[in-house]
Amino acid sequence: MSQQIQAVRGMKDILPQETPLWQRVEQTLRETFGAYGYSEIRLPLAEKAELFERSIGAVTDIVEKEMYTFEDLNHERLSLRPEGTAGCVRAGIEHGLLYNQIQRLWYMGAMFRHERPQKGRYRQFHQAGIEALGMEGPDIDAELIAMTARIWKSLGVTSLALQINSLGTLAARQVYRARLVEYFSGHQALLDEDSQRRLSTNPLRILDSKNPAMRELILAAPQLLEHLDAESLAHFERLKDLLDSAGVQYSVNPRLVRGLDYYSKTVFEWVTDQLGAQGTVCAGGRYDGLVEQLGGKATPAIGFAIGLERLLSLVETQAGLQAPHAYLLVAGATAERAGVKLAEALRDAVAGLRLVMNCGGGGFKAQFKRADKSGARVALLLGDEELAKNVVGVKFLREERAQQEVPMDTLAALLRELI
RNA sequence: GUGGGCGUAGCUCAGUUGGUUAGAGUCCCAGAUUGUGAUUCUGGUUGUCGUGGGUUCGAGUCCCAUCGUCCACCCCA
Repeated sequence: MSQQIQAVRGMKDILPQETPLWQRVEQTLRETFGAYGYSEIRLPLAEKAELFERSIGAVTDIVEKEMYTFEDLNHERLSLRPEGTAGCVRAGIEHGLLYNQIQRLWYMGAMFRHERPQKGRYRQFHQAGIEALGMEGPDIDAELIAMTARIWKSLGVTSLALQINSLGTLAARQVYRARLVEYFSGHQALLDEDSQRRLSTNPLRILDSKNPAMRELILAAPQLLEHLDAESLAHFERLKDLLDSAGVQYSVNPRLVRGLDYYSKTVFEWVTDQLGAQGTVCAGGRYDGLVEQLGGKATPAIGFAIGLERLLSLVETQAGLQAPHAYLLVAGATAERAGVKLAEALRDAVAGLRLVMNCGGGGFKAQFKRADKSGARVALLLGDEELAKNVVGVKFLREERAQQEVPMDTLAALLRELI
């Protein structure tokens, strides 16, 4: 045996046992997105690296240390997408989708970040997200959040709690950011190592620190909500009002900030305590400045992304493998020849039939074992004897009844009743 | 990137202070029984003990390195 090749670290295979659950969740997402008037957009897995540098922010961890960036044969710097929003906005601008228009878009697929793998965190992971472009009012913010709440409900997920906050406009946030840096710089001795570093990279994230030793210092820090501009404040108040009206429970978390630079005004997260350290299942917010920043006409926008692996682990596993309706057993070379023909004829005749033909040989006994293991409802027996009489033996597995010598031309009718 | 736990049959795991040809269950295969399947019984296949070094008369067991994995930090969905 030669040396075996393993999957890339942090990139998992999704095995046949797991795919039914994925399909169920994906189906629910597609249906819900559609029910709110969103259309699917499919985007490339790779983009020019510059797209992410300009949107996510060149000094963020994602861009600095986590992107799969490489040069292709034309010496272009490309990156595997670490998230979906940048590509979506790029496509919208490129195809004129955003010019004086409203767009409701959704996407679903693999994202890539070179992080150390952990529970709920992989190097190739999957997100489903939506982007609502061209709408500036808080009504769309509320609708979006109501949509996420509906998704959890449809999937029977109850352990998620909603947190909301407002980051204000870019200008207001910059003022606040300066105040925050001033405050923390004045207490530099009390800052832990991580926060010292964040002071220059992303001071807002200090508010999010998990270190208990930092708690007092953070509580006494200037509050973001007190520095909001009047417009953002009114937007936020209205959003809360609309959420109340829509019956969506939430809590305001003034320390909720985002790691990506492009967010403004509304931000929200759905979090759970059941996933260890990676508790954020869905996060999003408004990014009114991004379209212009990427070279389009100024367009208000809001979106969110759901981490599918994280969501999946909260959905009760119940979707099993789809068992075949029938399993065709053949014994003998002649019967095998007739069996192939019969199987194809049955698939033509019975729409939606899941029919497995025995392959791999063995006598009827071995074939019965396989049929039973497959979970099939009935076994169809075709041996030389049956062939001579132009009939098929039908056995209902795990049931008392059996039907001997069914004529081949009436078999389709019998199978139709099983579907 | 930092820290800790763990790598023994396809899967779940035993393996005593280092001591002969490395084990169980499950799965798979064959046979017997059974109303050709499931149940029950009998038998059988499967491992470079993650990899590479080292210590030793002798290493699954001890040491070093490396890779993988899990969890936490960090980051984020």
